[in-house]
Amino acid sequence: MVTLAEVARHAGVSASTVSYVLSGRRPISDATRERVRASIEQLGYQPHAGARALASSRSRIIALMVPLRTDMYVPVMLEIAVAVATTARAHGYDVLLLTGEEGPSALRRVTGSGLAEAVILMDIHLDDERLPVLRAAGPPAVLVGTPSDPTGLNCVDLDFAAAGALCVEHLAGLGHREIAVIGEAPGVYARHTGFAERTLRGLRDRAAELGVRLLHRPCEGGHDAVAGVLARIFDERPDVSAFVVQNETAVEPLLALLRRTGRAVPEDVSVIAVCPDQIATQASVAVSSVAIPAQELGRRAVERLIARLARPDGTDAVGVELLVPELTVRDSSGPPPPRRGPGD
Amino acid sequence: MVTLAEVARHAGVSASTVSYVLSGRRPISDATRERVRASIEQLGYQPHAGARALASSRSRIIALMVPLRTDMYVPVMLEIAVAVATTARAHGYDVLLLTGEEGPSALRRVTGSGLAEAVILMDIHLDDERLPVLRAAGPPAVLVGTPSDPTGLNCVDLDFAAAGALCVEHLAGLGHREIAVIGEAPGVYARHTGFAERTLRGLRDRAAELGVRLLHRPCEGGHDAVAGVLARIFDERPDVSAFVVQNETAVEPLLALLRRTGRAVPEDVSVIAVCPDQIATQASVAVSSVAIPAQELGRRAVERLIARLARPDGTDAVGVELLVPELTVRDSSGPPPPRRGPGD
DNA sequence: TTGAAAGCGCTAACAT
DNA sequence: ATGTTAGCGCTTTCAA
Repeated sequence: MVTLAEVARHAGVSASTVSYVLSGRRPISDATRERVRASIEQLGYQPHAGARALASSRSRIIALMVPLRTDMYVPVMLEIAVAVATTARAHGYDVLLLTGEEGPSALRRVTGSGLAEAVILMDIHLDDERLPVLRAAGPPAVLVGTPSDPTGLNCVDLDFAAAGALCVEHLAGLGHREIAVIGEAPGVYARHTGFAERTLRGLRDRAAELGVRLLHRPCEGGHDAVAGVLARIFDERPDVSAFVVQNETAVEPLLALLRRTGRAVPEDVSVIAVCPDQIATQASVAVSSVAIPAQELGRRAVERLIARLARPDGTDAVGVELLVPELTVRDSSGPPPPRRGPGD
Repeated sequence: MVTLAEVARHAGVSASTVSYVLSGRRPISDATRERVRASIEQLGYQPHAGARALASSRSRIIALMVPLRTDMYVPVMLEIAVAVATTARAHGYDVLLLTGEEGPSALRRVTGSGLAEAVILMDIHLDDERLPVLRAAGPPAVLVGTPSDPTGLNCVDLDFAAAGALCVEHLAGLGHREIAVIGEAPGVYARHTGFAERTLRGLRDRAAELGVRLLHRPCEGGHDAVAGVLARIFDERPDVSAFVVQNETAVEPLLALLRRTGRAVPEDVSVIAVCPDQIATQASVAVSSVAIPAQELGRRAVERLIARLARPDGTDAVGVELLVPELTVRDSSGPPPPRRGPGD
């Protein structure tokens, strides 16, 4: 292995000079810098990560904790992870992959050992068990998601409440008065996953404001589960004329089932989803949807962390950064059919 | 930060004793061990990762390179990544997440700097540009996938050729004589992605052996793309009575389109897929399929790497480990309808 | 603009 | 069974 000392000898300078050429933390004459650069190149020198971390107490590693479960928003999770890795690299950081399995202790381990300088958490629950570790003089952290009490924490999230409101507004504006929500799997709500509950609140609040009736049903993924939920919904509320779907594995099954039961989209029933664009555009009917800005979430999370790490005093500019949701109208939403009156 | 030296002082022993208690590399009396353990506990000591890596030249980190693109087998990729992380932790290793973006140079960087001891690569192309780095006295590595020339490399993969053969056998056994294959996006073949090409070869070889006609069409994901491909297939081969699908985003659209064009599954047309079980079971018709053992692939990859790292002489027990594919028959495959004869 | 040297916290010979 | 000590390769004061 080539060491900094060997480079120094080869270039005829001292070790510290090589180090400063690398870090740029003090002025070096052009001649020296070039000589050092050439030696580094020739010898194929690579600084030893462990030695750096030890001497500088900065590992240049960010830990990313992804959910162990892969039962929801899977493409979104991967896309966020990739965006995090890419953005981190652009800032000279590497990313350590943690799964939810180890829970809070994994956070202690990787930051307490100096392995990671900071952490990014995904799949945030309203009362997330990892938060106490972070508040207790924990490491710099950014949550992708929002717990119920984000005080003192750094969060980046889509404004899911606004997303829910947007959906209701769109449908109410078209004239719908009875809306059904097909949600994530029951387990997602049981865990009080932040985004799911916030979306629901946004939906309900705006529905109440606008005098729209709303029915929410959690739903496991897949065709059969959706069939069951759909039957129950029409049973309880025959006048439902629009669906809001927050469950990527329910979108296409819903469309297929509506078709099969003789309901045209959007003439008879409207459908709108909160899901990745890919799902919305690849469905059998292009679905009006609120997109999940996965890349942007990952990117912003890293950028906030980098900014925080750059602050030498360690002050934390905490706060929740909510991305504004956007609704794209496609082919699945339109005015409701004429109301069945009592005299029909 | 609590250091090993402080623990030693607190326990009234030398630094090396603490180190040996931690590593278990030499016998320690029960009394001493307990005293040291207590001090570690009380002081909340955590060994510094960088210092360890420097002193021992072992970082206890495995790098995992995932594809940057997220255009195929996305759930599988995440599942493999999670399995890798989980298995690695069970062996005391952490996982560094690399994206394909940086390419071969990322491998040099993380291993050359001692950041990672070994690497796991996903999304292997037949003539993968990262392979030269590995062969040139590279770091211990395992590929999840198989290049065209795996000489001197360590690979773990599903036997996709056998998977293809299995599909044809099943359909031929049922009596089908004209089969169409709906494949991955054209870009996947253009990049010569190993699994896609091998599946195709398995399909073709066995089809030739069994006297079955085979038509292969790459296909972008989504409803509209499948519709186009399907129309062309029936146009070119009206007698096609079975489909093999290797594209998770094409499964449900295919089923929907067959239904809409009045073809019952499996009475009129059989469908069989190479895809994750979740996709197969959640479809509108439970699809007969060859599963992708994502967890198993991730787990095996790590275990081979750990075994390799444990070999002190650095010998590499290279070779390709192919997992045997299994076909699960569900509701989408059956005998073909009676042949339309010339006299009908 | 450059050099010398003192650590950073740990591991692993070498002693006893 | 335990202690002593010499590094591991780098960063960063302190000096010039």
